Amino acid sequence: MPREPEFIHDLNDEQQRAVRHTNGPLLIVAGAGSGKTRVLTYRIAYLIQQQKASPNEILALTFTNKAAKEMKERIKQLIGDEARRLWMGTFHSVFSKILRFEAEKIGFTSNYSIYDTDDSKNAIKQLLRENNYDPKEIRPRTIQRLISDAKNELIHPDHYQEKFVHSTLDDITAKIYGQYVERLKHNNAMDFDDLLIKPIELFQKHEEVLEKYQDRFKYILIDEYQDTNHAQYKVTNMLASKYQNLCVVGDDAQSIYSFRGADIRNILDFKNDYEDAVEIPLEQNYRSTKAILKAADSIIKRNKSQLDKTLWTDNDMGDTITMLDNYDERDEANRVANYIKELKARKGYDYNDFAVLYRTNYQSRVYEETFRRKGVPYQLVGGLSFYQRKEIKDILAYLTLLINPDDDTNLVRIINEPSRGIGNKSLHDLMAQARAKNQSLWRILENVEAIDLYKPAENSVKKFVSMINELKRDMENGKRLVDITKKLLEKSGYMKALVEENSPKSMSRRENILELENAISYFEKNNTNPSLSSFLQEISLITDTDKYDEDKPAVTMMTVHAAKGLEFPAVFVVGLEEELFPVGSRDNEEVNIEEERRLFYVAITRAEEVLFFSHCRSRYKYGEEQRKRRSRFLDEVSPDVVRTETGASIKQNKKKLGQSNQTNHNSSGTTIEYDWKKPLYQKNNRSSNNTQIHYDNPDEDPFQVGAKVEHNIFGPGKIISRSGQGERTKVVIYFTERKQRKTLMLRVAKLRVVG
DNA sequence: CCAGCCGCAATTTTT
DNA sequence: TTGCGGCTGG
Repeated sequence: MPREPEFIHDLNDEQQRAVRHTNGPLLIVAGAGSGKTRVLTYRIAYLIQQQKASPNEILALTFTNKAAKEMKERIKQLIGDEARRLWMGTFHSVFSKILRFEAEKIGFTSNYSIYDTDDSKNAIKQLLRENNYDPKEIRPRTIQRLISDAKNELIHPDHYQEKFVHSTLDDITAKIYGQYVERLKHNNAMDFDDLLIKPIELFQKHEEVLEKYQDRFKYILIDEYQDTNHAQYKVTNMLASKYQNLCVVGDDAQSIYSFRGADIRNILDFKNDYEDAVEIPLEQNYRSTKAILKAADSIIKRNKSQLDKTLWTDNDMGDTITMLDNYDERDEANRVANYIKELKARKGYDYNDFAVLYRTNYQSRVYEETFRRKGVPYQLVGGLSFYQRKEIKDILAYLTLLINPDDDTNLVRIINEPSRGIGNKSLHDLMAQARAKNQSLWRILENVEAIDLYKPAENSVKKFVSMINELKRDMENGKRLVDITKKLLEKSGYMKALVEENSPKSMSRRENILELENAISYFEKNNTNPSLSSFLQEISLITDTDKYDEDKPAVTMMTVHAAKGLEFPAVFVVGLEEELFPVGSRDNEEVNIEEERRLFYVAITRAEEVLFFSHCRSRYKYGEEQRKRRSRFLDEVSPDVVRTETGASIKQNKKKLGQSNQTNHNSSGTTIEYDWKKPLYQKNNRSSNNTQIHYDNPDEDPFQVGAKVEHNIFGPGKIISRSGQGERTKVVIYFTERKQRKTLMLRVAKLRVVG
């Protein structure tokens, strides 16, 4: 056996133990910031260096492409270029590759389509209609959720009904589930869940295939094991059952994906599932200050079921956490922006040292506006991803059609996009034919003469078919993908329609399409064998989170979910209000408060040095102002490491909370100037019919620089400066009694001129 | 067939 | 507030 590599001494004792344990199942319980990625990469490098396995005999599964890419990069640094041969990627991408090799064995072709959540929702909606259910009453999303849950639990459609108590919804789901599975097979398509459960089906039906992969993967490693669902558990369990060299890394305290079927029991029960399993805890945190860690610990210990472990750190105590008490979300965004600028100046941080973390994507909007206005560079991660945009999905649907013509869902998507005279009625007729003959829609189109169709539509269909066929020929002749795409954009009239529309929206769509073309060229340049099929499969599994660039000089804005696995010197956790973080219950479903708490724990532990909590007293929802109570989590967190902006203990604030009036709020916000926002005053304005707005002639406007004014709440003051036009006019006032500057919107502040 | 208008529901979190 | 789906008139 080769001598141990030098690099092992980079690790602490626990970490070394985890790396050296090469035989049999291993559970690494890795607390936040304890260097688990390091352990995983070193372990892989060690296995190779010790000749336990060659790179292509190691399977490492992660939850994001980015994590996989990063790990590969780091292993490369340890062992060199060989690292390329590792089987490393997300569950979905690794198994989609395996399925591409083995698809025929389970009745698909290697060119199968991958349906994202939208595609599969559309398919379900279509099926609901076919079964005479109104998608407005029976929400496709609900059915989709139930089907997805069933799939991840490995419940076959035939057994769905047995499993559940009878209710209308369950009956409908049972019916649709079966049809949905058939429809996808018919379309030669798999959804995200299928990418996990089809391999199981494959392995069960074909023992020899299972053995092949069991022998191939001598070592299996799984990152973020706490977030695996039953299907993922099962498939890796099958693969590992021969050699039992399964190493899982996870932290039950960071399990935040139960809505996706993640089962925390997978990690809690690991030692029962694998009798010889060795458990190694990693408890030293290298990331955060003591204050941050204390806050995190005070939160997580409120949860009942956790594996026993105590995080500790050698790092400094650090600053206390600051809690921002804001009026509304614009106020909040303003202050966050101001603090970012201030910290940047005072502590020498760069923009990319900051992250703004929130519970839901829609919260990003105000931040985008505010940061843009204030000139704070940012990068937004998540939300609607590039590949989910309509124009991108359309083009990809065209491309998909070239290799998987039987995919009705993608065909329907673009058959009349841009409109070419094949309207609803005609499409309906065509689909009825397809169903009657049990053929794909494409086959019907190819033989459109055979059916009785509205003539103009029939001609359009013929043109459409010949266009697709021509592109197909191009592809078979080995024409470059970019060129095929360009031709497609032209021949289909897609570009023309966008050019003619000539709106800001269509402009941005054209830009996106251009970006897609770039992505395609890039793919062609960087792959030895760039097929359309592999391109489509690869990109359908790319997420926006993967695009996060830590070196971009910009503040990162993302959901807490997306931030998992990342770290930042300074973090703002915003929107800490009841019904937001923790989220509000939806319909009849109960909120899993322990999971919300773990989510908050994840948020806190992203921070290295500086941490802010922030909540608003009111917030806009659906264009309406809502009063908000601050999050219970703020009352759970250890009070001795959190301070308000003025340095007061946050417990004091709790008393004030009940009074919910403006004055208290203002008195706490002394250090930072910010735009005072309208909502509360707007109401007053309306009712009191205040006339201080709209002065067309500046001479009539008494609120000029230098004027002495009085404010209902802040008392007497003097206007120092003035900015903005008309309704948006703002004034900076120095309030003499309070010795404080404020920026106010003239339109909404109730000001009187004095003297 | 299709563009344009109106009314109403929607916001968890992601591969 | 936005965005989708349904209805209507050309």
